[in-house]
Amino acid sequence: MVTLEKPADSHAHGPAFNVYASECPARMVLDRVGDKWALLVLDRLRHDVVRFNALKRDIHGISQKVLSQVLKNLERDGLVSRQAFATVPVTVEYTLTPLGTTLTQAVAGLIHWAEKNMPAIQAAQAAYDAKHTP
Amino acid sequence: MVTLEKPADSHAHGPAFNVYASECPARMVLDRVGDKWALLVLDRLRHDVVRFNALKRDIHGISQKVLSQVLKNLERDGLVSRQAFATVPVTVEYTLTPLGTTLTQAVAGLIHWAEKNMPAIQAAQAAYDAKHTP
DNA sequence: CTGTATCCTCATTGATACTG
DNA sequence: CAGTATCAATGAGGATACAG
Repeated sequence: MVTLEKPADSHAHGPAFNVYASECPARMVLDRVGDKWALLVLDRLRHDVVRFNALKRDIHGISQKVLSQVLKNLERDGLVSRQAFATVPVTVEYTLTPLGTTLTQAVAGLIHWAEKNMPAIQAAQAAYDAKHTP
Repeated sequence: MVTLEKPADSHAHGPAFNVYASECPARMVLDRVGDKWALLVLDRLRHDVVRFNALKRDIHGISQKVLSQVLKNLERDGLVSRQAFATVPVTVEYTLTPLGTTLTQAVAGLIHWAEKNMPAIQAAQAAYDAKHTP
């Protein structure tokens, strides 16, 4: 199995990366974290139990269709749990599972990186743009 | 500014998330990390100085066009540095900048999460599929 | 309220070809 | 070798309408 932590192994020879293998950790990470909406849903659930329409309202710009898809995927992955109540009309509540909670914690490290280094990146972009658009 | 770390603030009232604002850390993270190819390039450069075609060879499945785009973006962000040598034919070497190195380290935390929790996710998926395809 | 189904559009990508 | 340019195809995502 190819991992991002042990590039020395991966780079030894030949086609080193197999992002298409479902067991590849890189692919796993990308599938969970590379999805903007999923990340926002996960975060919105971090401290609250939230209903479908509340999620739709809070996560500005998400469509009903995409929210529904994202929630279904997250539930399938065991990151979010869904509980329906037979009220009328129906009520559905979404919560983070313990697994989902650990993911949001791991993601926090990246967010921290982003916050810390945003100025550096913006400076780099400005410098690059200045040099490349005379 | 809305952050993923302080959802209490974000959730106080109204449309809480502004993923479209360029200053939003969530958006930043997504822009850098949500790109499969960028992540693989970053990783490939983690311990080596690599030439364009070597990257293309090693990162199986990437096209010349996309690799070129990705490298340009990474260079603009100050994560990767490009050095051309006036040999014939031309030689171009890519390296991680110090900033790029810190990003790969932050990403490692997520990869670690993925490796550790992959079994749990796969189990959850299996359970879900079993329950939803009778 | 909580979704599913349909259509449609726009952006990303791959394939291909060409240049410095 | 290291790209850029062009074009077609694929698919994600939005709008809308409707159902349980």
